[in-house]
Amino acid sequence: MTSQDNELNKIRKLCDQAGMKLTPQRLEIFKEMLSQKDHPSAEFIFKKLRKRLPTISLDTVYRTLATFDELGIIKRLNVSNDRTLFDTNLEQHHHFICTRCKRVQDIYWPDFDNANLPESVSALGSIQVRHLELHGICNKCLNKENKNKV
Amino acid sequence: MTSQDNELNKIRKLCDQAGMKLTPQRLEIFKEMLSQKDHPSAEFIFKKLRKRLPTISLDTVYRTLATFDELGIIKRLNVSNDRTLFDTNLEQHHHFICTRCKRVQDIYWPDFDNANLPESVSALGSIQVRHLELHGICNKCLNKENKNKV
DNA sequence: GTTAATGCAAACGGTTTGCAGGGGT
DNA sequence: ACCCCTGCAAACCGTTTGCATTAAC
Repeated sequence: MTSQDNELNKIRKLCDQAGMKLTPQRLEIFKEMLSQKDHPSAEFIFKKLRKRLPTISLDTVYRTLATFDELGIIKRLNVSNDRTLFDTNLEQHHHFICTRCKRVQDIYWPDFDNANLPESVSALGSIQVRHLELHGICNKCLNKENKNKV
Repeated sequence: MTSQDNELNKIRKLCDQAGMKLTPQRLEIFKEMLSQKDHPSAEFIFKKLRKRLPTISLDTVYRTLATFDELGIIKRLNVSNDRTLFDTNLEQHHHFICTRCKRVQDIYWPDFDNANLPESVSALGSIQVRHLELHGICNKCLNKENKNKV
Protein backbone atom coordinates (compact mmCIF):
# COMPACT_ATOMS: atom_id res chain seq x y z
CA MET A 1 0.00 0.00 0.00
CA THR A 2 1.47 3.34 -1.04
CA SER A 3 1.39 6.41 1.16
CA GLN A 4 -1.05 7.88 -1.37
CA ASP A 5 -3.48 5.05 -0.65
CA ASN A 6 -2.94 5.58 3.04
CA GLU A 7 -3.90 9.22 2.79
CA LEU A 8 -6.88 8.39 0.65
CA ASN A 9 -8.10 5.82 3.15
CA LYS A 10 -7.60 8.24 6.02
CA ILE A 11 -9.62 11.07 4.51
CA ARG A 12 -12.25 8.66 3.16
CA LYS A 13 -12.74 7.27 6.65
CA LEU A 14 -12.84 10.74 8.18
CA CYS A 15 -15.46 11.97 5.73
CA ASP A 16 -17.44 8.81 6.19
CA GLN A 17 -17.50 9.11 9.96
CA ALA A 18 -18.61 12.71 9.72
CA GLY A 19 -21.28 11.92 7.14
CA MET A 20 -19.50 14.05 4.59
CA LYS A 21 -19.00 13.45 0.92
CA LEU A 22 -15.49 12.84 -0.29
CA THR A 23 -15.21 15.41 -3.04
CA PRO A 24 -12.12 15.92 -5.21
CA GLN A 25 -11.70 19.35 -3.60
CA ARG A 26 -11.64 17.92 -0.08
CA LEU A 27 -9.27 15.19 -1.12
CA GLU A 28 -6.85 17.59 -2.77
CA ILE A 29 -6.98 20.11 0.05
CA PHE A 30 -6.28 17.29 2.47
CA LYS A 31 -3.34 16.05 0.42
CA GLU A 32 -1.95 19.53 -0.06
CA MET A 33 -2.16 20.24 3.66
CA LEU A 34 -0.31 17.05 4.52
CA SER A 35 2.44 17.87 2.06
CA GLN A 36 3.02 21.22 3.76
CA LYS A 37 5.62 21.08 6.50
CA ASP A 38 5.02 24.65 7.61
CA HIS A 39 1.82 26.55 8.37
CA PRO A 40 0.00 27.50 5.22
CA SER A 41 -2.79 30.05 4.91
CA ALA A 42 -6.03 29.36 3.08
CA GLU A 43 -4.86 31.54 0.24
CA PHE A 44 -1.56 29.66 -0.09
CA ILE A 45 -3.40 26.34 -0.39
CA PHE A 46 -5.79 27.91 -2.84
CA LYS A 47 -3.01 29.15 -5.10
CA LYS A 48 -1.18 25.84 -5.04
CA LEU A 49 -4.32 23.88 -5.82
CA ARG A 50 -5.43 26.07 -8.67
CA LYS A 51 -2.72 24.50 -10.81
CA ARG A 52 -4.29 21.09 -10.39
CA LEU A 53 -7.93 22.15 -9.94
CA PRO A 54 -8.33 25.33 -11.99
CA THR A 55 -11.94 25.85 -11.00
CA ILE A 56 -11.50 25.57 -7.22
CA SER A 57 -12.55 28.66 -5.31
CA LEU A 58 -11.04 30.33 -2.29
CA ASP A 59 -14.20 30.05 -0.26
CA THR A 60 -14.28 26.29 -0.72
CA VAL A 61 -10.77 26.17 0.70
CA TYR A 62 -11.90 28.28 3.64
CA ARG A 63 -14.96 26.14 4.19
CA THR A 64 -13.02 22.92 3.95
CA LEU A 65 -10.27 24.07 6.29
CA ALA A 66 -12.92 25.17 8.79
CA THR A 67 -14.53 21.75 8.55
CA PHE A 68 -11.20 19.98 8.97
CA ASP A 69 -10.54 22.14 12.01
CA GLU A 70 -13.89 21.19 13.53
CA LEU A 71 -13.15 17.52 12.88
CA GLY A 72 -9.77 17.93 14.55
CA ILE A 73 -7.85 17.01 11.39
CA ILE A 74 -5.98 20.32 11.43
CA LYS A 75 -5.73 23.27 13.80
CA ARG A 76 -6.27 26.99 13.32
CA LEU A 77 -3.40 29.15 14.49
CA ASN A 78 -3.70 32.59 16.02
CA VAL A 79 -0.11 33.64 15.53
CA SER A 80 -0.55 36.28 12.87
CA ASN A 81 -2.63 39.43 12.91
CA ASP A 82 -3.23 39.51 9.20
CA ARG A 83 -4.06 35.98 8.05
CA THR A 84 -5.16 32.78 9.69
CA LEU A 85 -2.65 29.95 9.45
CA PHE A 86 -3.42 26.26 9.68
CA ASP A 87 -1.36 23.57 11.32
CA THR A 88 -1.34 19.92 10.29
CA ASN A 89 0.89 18.91 13.16
CA LEU A 90 -1.40 17.51 15.83
CA GLU A 91 1.34 16.56 18.27
CA GLN A 92 1.83 18.70 21.36
CA HIS A 93 4.25 21.38 20.26
CA HIS A 94 4.96 25.09 20.29
CA HIS A 95 5.97 27.78 17.82
CA PHE A 96 8.88 30.01 17.06
CA ILE A 97 7.79 32.98 14.99
CA CYS A 98 10.37 35.02 13.15
CA THR A 99 9.52 38.70 13.53
CA ARG A 100 11.30 39.44 10.27
CA CYS A 101 10.13 36.85 7.75
CA LYS A 102 7.04 35.73 9.72
CA ARG A 103 7.98 32.09 9.27
CA VAL A 104 6.54 29.81 11.96
CA GLN A 105 8.65 26.87 13.09
CA ASP A 106 7.55 24.01 15.30
CA ILE A 107 9.16 23.52 18.68
CA TYR A 108 9.12 20.45 20.87
CA TRP A 109 9.77 20.82 24.58
CA PRO A 110 8.30 17.86 26.45
CA ASP A 111 9.93 18.85 29.74
CA PHE A 112 7.95 22.05 29.66
CA ASP A 113 4.77 20.27 28.59
CA ASN A 114 5.05 18.01 31.62
CA ALA A 115 6.14 20.67 34.11
CA ASN A 116 3.64 21.53 36.82
CA LEU A 117 2.06 24.93 36.58
CA PRO A 118 2.50 27.20 39.60
CA GLU A 119 -0.37 27.02 42.06
CA SER A 120 -1.24 30.66 41.33
CA VAL A 121 -1.75 29.75 37.69
CA SER A 122 -3.55 26.43 37.97
CA ALA A 123 -5.92 28.06 40.46
CA LEU A 124 -7.34 30.31 37.73
CA GLY A 125 -9.47 27.57 36.21
CA SER A 126 -9.34 24.36 34.23
CA ILE A 127 -6.36 24.66 31.92
CA GLN A 128 -6.52 22.45 28.85
CA VAL A 129 -3.94 23.78 26.43
CA ARG A 130 -0.53 25.27 26.95
CA HIS A 131 0.94 26.94 23.94
CA LEU A 132 4.26 28.70 23.92
CA GLU A 133 5.10 31.35 21.38
CA LEU A 134 8.69 32.37 21.00
CA HIS A 135 9.41 35.46 18.97
CA GLY A 136 12.77 36.44 17.58
CA ILE A 137 14.85 36.28 14.44
CA CYS A 138 15.38 32.95 12.77
CA ASN A 139 18.78 31.76 11.61
CA LYS A 140 17.93 32.29 7.98
CA CYS A 141 17.27 35.99 8.60
CA LEU A 142 20.29 36.33 10.86
CA ASN A 143 22.49 34.94 8.10
CA LYS A 144 21.08 37.35 5.55
CA GLU A 145 21.80 40.18 7.95
CA ASN A 146 25.43 39.10 8.38
CA LYS A 147 25.97 38.75 4.66
CA ASN A 148 24.72 42.28 4.10
CA LYS A 149 27.17 43.62 6.67
CA VAL A 150 30.20 42.06 4.95
CA MET B 1 0.77 65.38 43.61
CA THR B 2 -2.27 63.33 42.72
CA SER B 3 -2.14 60.22 40.54
CA GLN B 4 -4.02 62.24 37.90
CA ASP B 5 -1.14 64.71 37.75
CA ASN B 6 1.28 61.81 37.56
CA GLU B 7 -0.48 60.38 34.55
CA LEU B 8 -0.67 63.75 32.92
CA ASN B 9 3.03 64.33 33.39
CA LYS B 10 3.83 60.89 32.07
CA ILE B 11 1.88 61.24 28.85
CA ARG B 12 3.00 64.84 28.38
CA LYS B 13 6.62 63.74 28.62
CA LEU B 14 6.03 60.83 26.26
CA CYS B 15 4.39 63.01 23.63
CA ASP B 16 7.10 65.61 24.01
CA GLN B 17 9.89 63.11 23.51
CA ALA B 18 8.21 61.75 20.41
CA GLY B 19 7.52 65.20 19.00
CA MET B 20 3.79 64.59 19.30
CA LYS B 21 1.09 67.00 20.28
CA LEU B 22 -0.75 66.32 23.52
CA THR B 23 -4.35 66.33 22.36
CA PRO B 24 -7.34 65.75 24.63
CA GLN B 25 -8.04 62.54 22.72
CA ARG B 26 -4.58 61.14 23.38
CA LEU B 27 -4.76 62.12 27.02
CA GLU B 28 -8.13 60.48 27.52
CA ILE B 29 -7.21 57.34 25.62
CA PHE B 30 -4.09 57.08 27.75
CA LYS B 31 -6.06 57.52 30.96
CA GLU B 32 -8.73 55.07 29.89
CA MET B 33 -6.16 52.44 28.98
CA LEU B 34 -4.43 52.78 32.35
CA SER B 35 -7.72 52.40 34.16
CA GLN B 36 -8.38 49.10 32.41
CA LYS B 37 -7.07 46.10 34.27
CA ASP B 38 -7.87 43.68 31.49
CA HIS B 39 -7.17 43.79 27.77
CA PRO B 40 -9.50 46.17 25.99
CA SER B 41 -10.11 46.37 22.26
CA ALA B 42 -10.07 49.62 20.32
CA GLU B 43 -13.82 49.52 20.09
CA PHE B 44 -14.23 49.06 23.84
CA ILE B 45 -12.08 52.12 24.53
CA PHE B 46 -13.99 54.04 21.88
CA LYS B 47 -17.35 53.26 23.44
CA LYS B 48 -16.20 54.15 26.94
CA LEU B 49 -14.67 57.42 25.79
CA ARG B 50 -17.67 58.54 23.79
CA LYS B 51 -19.44 59.33 27.04
CA ARG B 52 -16.78 61.87 27.93
CA LEU B 53 -15.73 62.89 24.41
CA PRO B 54 -18.85 62.58 22.26
CA THR B 55 -17.09 63.57 19.04
CA ILE B 56 -14.18 61.14 19.27
CA SER B 57 -13.95 58.74 16.36
CA LEU B 58 -13.01 55.08 16.24
CA ASP B 59 -10.18 55.64 13.81
CA THR B 60 -8.54 58.12 16.16
CA VAL B 61 -8.60 55.42 18.83
CA TYR B 62 -7.02 52.98 16.39
CA ARG B 63 -4.41 55.50 15.34
CA THR B 64 -3.58 56.46 18.88
CA LEU B 65 -3.32 52.89 20.10
CA ALA B 66 -1.04 52.09 17.17
CA THR B 67 1.13 55.07 18.08
CA PHE B 68 1.24 54.07 21.74
CA ASP B 69 2.23 50.58 20.65
CA GLU B 70 5.07 51.93 18.54
CA LEU B 71 6.24 54.06 21.45
CA GLY B 72 6.16 51.00 23.70
CA ILE B 73 3.52 52.49 26.00
CA ILE B 74 1.18 49.57 25.37
CA LYS B 75 1.39 46.27 23.53
CA ARG B 76 -0.78 44.73 20.83
CA LEU B 77 -2.00 41.23 21.58
CA ASN B 78 -2.56 38.46 19.06
CA VAL B 79 -4.68 36.25 21.25
CA SER B 80 -8.00 36.63 19.50
CA ASN B 81 -8.91 35.84 15.92
CA ASP B 82 -11.63 38.43 15.68
CA ARG B 83 -10.35 41.62 17.28
CA THR B 84 -7.02 43.06 18.31
CA LEU B 85 -6.58 43.52 22.05
CA PHE B 86 -4.21 45.89 23.76
CA ASP B 87 -2.23 45.32 26.94
CA THR B 88 -1.11 48.04 29.31
CA ASN B 89 0.89 45.64 31.43
CA LEU B 90 4.49 46.01 30.32
CA GLU B 91 5.95 43.57 32.84
CA GLN B 92 7.03 40.15 31.61
CA HIS B 93 3.94 38.03 31.90
CA HIS B 94 1.75 35.51 30.13
CA HIS B 95 -1.92 34.97 29.44
CA PHE B 96 -4.71 32.63 30.34
CA ILE B 97 -7.51 32.81 27.81
CA CYS B 98 -10.92 31.42 28.67
CA THR B 99 -12.26 29.54 25.69
CA ARG B 100 -15.79 30.19 26.86
CA CYS B 101 -15.97 33.88 27.78
CA LYS B 102 -12.79 34.94 25.94
CA ARG B 103 -11.54 36.80 29.00
CA VAL B 104 -7.76 37.19 29.08
CA GLN B 105 -6.06 37.04 32.47
CA ASP B 106 -2.44 37.87 33.22
CA ILE B 107 -0.13 35.18 34.49
CA TYR B 108 3.22 35.58 36.21
CA TRP B 109 5.66 32.72 36.16
CA PRO B 110 9.20 34.01 36.73
CA ASP B 111 10.67 30.52 37.11
CA PHE B 112 9.59 29.80 33.57
CA ASP B 113 10.81 33.16 32.32
CA ASN B 114 14.25 32.40 33.69
CA ALA B 115 14.41 28.75 32.67
CA ASN B 116 16.90 27.88 29.97
CA LEU B 117 15.47 26.93 26.63
CA PRO B 118 16.47 23.51 25.32
CA GLU B 119 19.45 23.60 22.99
CA SER B 120 17.26 22.42 20.11
CA VAL B 121 15.08 25.50 20.59
CA SER B 122 17.68 28.17 21.24
CA ALA B 123 19.56 26.93 18.17
CA LEU B 124 16.75 28.10 15.89
CA GLY B 125 17.74 31.74 16.07
CA SER B 126 17.86 34.75 18.34
CA ILE B 127 14.89 34.46 20.65
CA GLN B 128 13.74 37.72 22.15
CA VAL B 129 10.26 37.13 23.53
CA ARG B 130 8.72 34.14 25.20
CA HIS B 131 5.00 34.29 25.56
CA LEU B 132 2.90 31.53 27.03
CA GLU B 133 -0.76 31.16 26.21
CA LEU B 134 -2.83 28.92 28.38
CA HIS B 135 -6.30 28.04 27.19
CA GLY B 136 -9.05 26.58 29.28
CA ILE B 137 -12.13 27.52 31.23
CA CYS B 138 -11.86 30.19 33.88
CA ASN B 139 -13.30 29.80 37.37
CA LYS B 140 -16.09 32.24 36.66
CA CYS B 141 -17.35 30.09 33.78
CA LEU B 142 -16.82 26.87 35.74
CA ASN B 143 -18.98 28.25 38.53
CA LYS B 144 -21.74 29.21 36.14
CA GLU B 145 -21.66 25.69 34.75
CA ASN B 146 -22.01 24.14 38.19
CA LYS B 147 -24.90 26.40 39.14
CA ASN B 148 -26.77 25.39 36.00
CA LYS B 149 -26.37 21.74 36.86
CA VAL B 150 -27.96 22.13 40.32
C1' DG C 1 1.38 80.82 11.61
C1' DT C 2 2.87 76.19 11.00
C1' DT C 3 2.26 71.64 11.35
C1' DA C 4 0.35 67.68 12.90
C1' DA C 5 -3.99 65.44 14.55
C1' DT C 6 -8.85 64.79 14.15
C1' DG C 7 -13.32 63.33 12.18
C1' DC C 8 -15.66 61.86 8.36
C1' DA C 9 -16.36 58.68 4.88
C1' DA C 10 -14.77 55.60 1.93
C1' DA C 11 -11.51 51.93 0.95
C1' DC C 12 -9.30 47.75 2.18
C1' DG C 13 -8.47 42.81 2.79
C1' DG C 14 -9.27 38.59 4.83
C1' DT C 15 -13.10 35.79 5.69
C1' DT C 16 -17.97 34.39 5.52
C1' DT C 17 -22.48 33.65 3.50
C1' DG C 18 -26.78 33.23 0.28
C1' DC C 19 -27.98 31.09 -3.52
C1' DA C 20 -28.56 28.34 -7.62
C1' DG C 21 -26.50 24.89 -10.24
C1' DG C 22 -23.77 20.52 -10.20
C1' DG C 23 -21.81 16.25 -8.47
C1' DG C 24 -21.32 12.52 -5.06
C1' DT C 25 -23.80 8.92 -2.76
C1' DA D 1 -33.43 10.86 -6.78
C1' DC D 2 -31.71 13.07 -2.99
C1' DC D 3 -29.16 16.29 -0.76
C1' DC D 4 -24.84 18.05 0.19
C1' DC D 5 -21.12 20.67 -1.79
C1' DT D 6 -19.27 23.88 -4.90
C1' DG D 7 -18.41 28.27 -7.27
C1' DC D 8 -19.85 32.76 -7.92
C1' DA D 9 -20.71 37.11 -6.14
C1' DA D 10 -21.81 39.90 -2.72
C1' DA D 11 -21.83 40.86 2.11
C1' DC D 12 -19.31 41.33 6.27
C1' DC D 13 -16.47 43.41 9.73
C1' DG D 14 -12.45 44.96 11.88
C1' DT D 15 -9.07 48.06 10.57
C1' DT D 16 -6.74 51.53 7.68
C1' DT D 17 -6.40 55.57 4.79
C1' DG D 18 -7.21 60.08 2.00
C1' DC D 19 -8.65 64.38 2.69
C1' DA D 20 -10.36 68.76 4.35
C1' DT D 21 -10.86 70.98 8.72
C1' DT D 22 -9.35 71.99 13.25
C1' DA D 23 -6.49 72.67 17.04
C1' DA D 24 -1.87 72.25 19.49
C1' DC D 25 2.45 74.22 19.52
